[in-house]
Amino acid sequence: MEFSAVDSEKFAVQEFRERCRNAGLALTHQREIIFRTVYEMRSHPTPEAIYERVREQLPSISLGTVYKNLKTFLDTGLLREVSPMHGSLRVDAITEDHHHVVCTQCRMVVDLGEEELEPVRLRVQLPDGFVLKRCVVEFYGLCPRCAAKPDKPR
Amino acid sequence: MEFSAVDSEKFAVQEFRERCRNAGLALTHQREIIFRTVYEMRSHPTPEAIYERVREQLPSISLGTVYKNLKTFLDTGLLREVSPMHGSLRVDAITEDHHHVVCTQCRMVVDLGEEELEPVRLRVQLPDGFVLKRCVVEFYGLCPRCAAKPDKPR
DNA sequence: TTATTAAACAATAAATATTATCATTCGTCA
DNA sequence: TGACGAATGATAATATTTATTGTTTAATAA
Repeated sequence: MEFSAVDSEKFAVQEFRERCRNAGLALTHQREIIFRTVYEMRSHPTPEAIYERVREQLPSISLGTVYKNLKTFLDTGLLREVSPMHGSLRVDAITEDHHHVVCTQCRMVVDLGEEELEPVRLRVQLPDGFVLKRCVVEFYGLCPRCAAKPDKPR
Repeated sequence: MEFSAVDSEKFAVQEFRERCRNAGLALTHQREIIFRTVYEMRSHPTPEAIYERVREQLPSISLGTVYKNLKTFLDTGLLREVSPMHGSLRVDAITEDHHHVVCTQCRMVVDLGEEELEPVRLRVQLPDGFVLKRCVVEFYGLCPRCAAKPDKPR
């Protein structure tokens, strides 16, 4: 059996309400619209793109509110960051393929050589016409230092 | 046989000069210092951090120059981006583990379910005390659309 | 309900990150 | 060496994100 898009959305919104309650978050109209918008977009939108869409339904909403709520949703696990590494450009002088161990708290990155991992194997084809350049495995978590102090975990 | 750090650096700088020539880039003092600095830092520094370090040797250098050269180095493959996804926050309503196919040109992201990949297997231990939260595989390349038009490839 | 209180809101300013502009200087190559 | 295009430094402009503040709203309990 399959859920239709509508069912799945209803489920997600239900889930959303419950999770807000569990996290002690007030259930505001804005929050619900923001969450539903992201959920419906299905792409991996930026705050700006979300803001544009949400504004169609809530013309008076502020960009700051979108940012603050996205952050709240990330903190409570209602949403995820596509790339916990964003923030600022980071460059790498090692141009050989390798992987990363990333602390999501302090953003420290440790390298992992290509040979320290079993080769990544796909069970399916990549999208037709996609030209693959490289493949990177990122291990996200907390480094020893950040794991120790109970700051604000993400 | 092993290369010492000094040998390896000399090699890298030699390589750097040659690659500049091949790419038609003028070999300036600033470029050499910037590259060597990144190479020596070994971490995965931000432009700001690189700027601070470079300034110790070239007090008059401008932050813009650092940015522009980093970009040039990335374009010519002398350096790599740690996370080609940076730029702006991107959120994801799918909170189940999954992977990404990313176009480095237009930054489009396609999801790849956890089950569409053989499980990732480490051959070594993660750094002692590291608390792993999740593991994401990113396939970087060009989407069909971007592969077609010979814009500016990265 | 309705009053109370803490949280969330909109507006705005500030901070951070990045790119663009332009006059001057510097490498490159004849 | 000298001409020319490219690179630099200074600075302005833009983009992204966070902080601040006064006002409004949701949650809780009487």
